Amino acid sequence: MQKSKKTINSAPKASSRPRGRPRAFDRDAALGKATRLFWRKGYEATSIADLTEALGVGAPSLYAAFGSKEELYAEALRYYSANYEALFWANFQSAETAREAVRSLLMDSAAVMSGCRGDLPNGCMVALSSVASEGYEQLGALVRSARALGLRRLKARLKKAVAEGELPASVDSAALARFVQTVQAGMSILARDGASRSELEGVAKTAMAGWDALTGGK
Amino acid sequence: MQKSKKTINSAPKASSRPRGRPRAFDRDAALGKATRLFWRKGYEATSIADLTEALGVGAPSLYAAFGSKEELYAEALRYYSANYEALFWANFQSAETAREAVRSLLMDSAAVMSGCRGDLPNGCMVALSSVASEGYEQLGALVRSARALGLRRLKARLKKAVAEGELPASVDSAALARFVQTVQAGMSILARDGASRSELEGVAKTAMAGWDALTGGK
DNA sequence: CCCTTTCTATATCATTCGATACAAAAATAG
DNA sequence: CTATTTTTGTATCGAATGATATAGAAAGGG
Repeated sequence: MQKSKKTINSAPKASSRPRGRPRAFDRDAALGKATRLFWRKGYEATSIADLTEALGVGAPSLYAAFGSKEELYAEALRYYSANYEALFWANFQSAETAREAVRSLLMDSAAVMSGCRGDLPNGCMVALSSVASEGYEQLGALVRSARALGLRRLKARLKKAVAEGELPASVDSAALARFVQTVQAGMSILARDGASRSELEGVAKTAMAGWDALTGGK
Repeated sequence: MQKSKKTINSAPKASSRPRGRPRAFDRDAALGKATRLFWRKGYEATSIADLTEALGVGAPSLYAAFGSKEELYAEALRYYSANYEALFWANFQSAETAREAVRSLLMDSAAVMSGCRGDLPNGCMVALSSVASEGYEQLGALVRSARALGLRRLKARLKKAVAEGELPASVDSAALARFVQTVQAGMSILARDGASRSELEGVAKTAMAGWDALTGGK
């Protein structure tokens, strides 16, 4: 019984072109470029002029598409999580043991952070973001919650390992998770200073030695 | 018998007051305030207006005393090294064994970074500084060299321990030093997110477990 | 065809940025 | 005292910042 404007069988084509002049740029590609620029330079140091130049998009188009610089950064954080975080976490998620999961996380982090997976900026965008210290409260909360998510992932995996008997019940999974988070965060800083993949992998291996000592494993 | 304003034998006091109008503020105290402000907010996010307000000094006086914002930041880094780095490294330097030195460094770092030593900003100013990523090449080089100094200290101490037989010759002192540096750097990021002293100390203890595993110590 | 809608390009806007010009103020030198 | 030197406070400067007003261009609807 539907009627009116939206016709009965009007193709519910989800992507039927909207009314006005079509956008002249690929929004998602532009968001990707903005993400990598923020990732490399940080929030404050990246100006709208930097963005319009790198994205090849005029300022009014950028504002029409993304709202404001803060909103764009927030969306860039989401883009980062959706498109790049798997580089760090994919093998963590699929690993059979907690030990292998953590080892994969740190070794993959070493590879990605040192720029061995394409031409991505060094380090982790979330770990290196310092908006929290710069008076952008909303963005700061966003970044902190992204960091907290990583910690939760680690904690959950360790607790599961304890429950399954892989790790002894004496293991403080929260403390161990914080340790792994600390090593991964620190690797971002070393990566920014130009640490090589093998140097970062050395850090990862040393950390795993600590893991073994604390968990009685290996 | 002395008389008159400036007598014949007027002490050649090294710090005899210079000619013109005396400065109305304590330069060193102002530098300290500037250091803690940069420490807390970072270079870009700290504006000249922020500085003049926090220091209680007019902009012309600030420029007359420190030259420029970049020069002030460079001097703040030196002030930080001279006045605060000992909080992290004092017990490292005086420790009798390399193990105790590293343990002290990480435990003291946990205490200082979490704000348990006065009202200092959380984390390490050098580790958190991101001027290197923000297009200030000279400041970036300065910060990188400050980080490299910490790594050199660690490496030197470990090599000495190997030479003295405290650590087996099989220990890769460079890799172990980078691991410790990574943990300390990562603790700065956790401290910025509000990690407590005991949480950071837990990280330090876990790291020391790794140390023991790698060096056959304990 | 014209109308509506949406986006693009130019040309800014007001504010903040780092940094100074200027004259009055405060000290010493003679 | 006057002359000199240096700092201080006010009042900016030019440039860069984040963000828009406006007019025209490019599409679909009827």
